[in-house]
Amino acid sequence: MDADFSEHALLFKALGDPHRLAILATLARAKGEVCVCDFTAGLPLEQPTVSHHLRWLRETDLVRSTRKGTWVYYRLAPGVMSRLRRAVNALFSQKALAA
Amino acid sequence: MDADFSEHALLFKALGDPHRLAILATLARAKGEVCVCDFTAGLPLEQPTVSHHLRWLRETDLVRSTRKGTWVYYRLAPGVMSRLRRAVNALFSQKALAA
DNA sequence: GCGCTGTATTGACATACTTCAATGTTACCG
DNA sequence: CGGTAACATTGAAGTATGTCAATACAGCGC
Repeated sequence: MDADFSEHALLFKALGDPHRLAILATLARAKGEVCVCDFTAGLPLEQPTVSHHLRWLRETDLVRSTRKGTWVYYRLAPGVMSRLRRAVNALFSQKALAA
Repeated sequence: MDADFSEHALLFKALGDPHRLAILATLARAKGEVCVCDFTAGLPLEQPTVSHHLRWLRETDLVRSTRKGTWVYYRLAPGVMSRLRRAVNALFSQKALAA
């Protein structure tokens, strides 16, 4: 049962904060790019905290960012949805016992 | 964007540990009940730590337990899989902006 | 009842996470 | 350049999490 779930755990951990979920949901709904300023405006958090969460999401490759002049725009990383689905499926369909 | 994702976040947080994922995967694979002793045997953790993780999963209603004499058996809670799928879908298909 | 086995809970400790204020960095505009 | 605006990073504080040793609890067998 010692199959290595560290990768999946990191992914789920990234989803384990309501504000990060709100960011992801906003990006999904926007179907495009969203400015950081929109997040800082829409969340009850200071700008550095928002930046911190965005970094989490970037480092899990759940989002990508692009600088356009002074502004930075975020969007969902490609394949995020299927990546999540696969993670969930892995839980319930694969071998769970040690090698 | 202030839709409340606290519930979903708690769910994902419960999945945010590799050992808890291993427990869930084992339960899924077992298609039935698994004794706590199997977890303590299969995981590189002391018994109290295993018990701690099982409590997490119980309190998120991801698993259910039954006592049979001295032993306690765990199984997946009904509908766990669809519950997870719904949580993922909620992220990508619902409104994310404030009420 | 006594002792033993299997689980759960408590207490303690180290690490990680969330958050903010302060400070850096990057890019635009006179 | 100098100043300002948008983000990022750093530092610090409080809380949560993961882990184990010690202890408590529950049910069995004698």
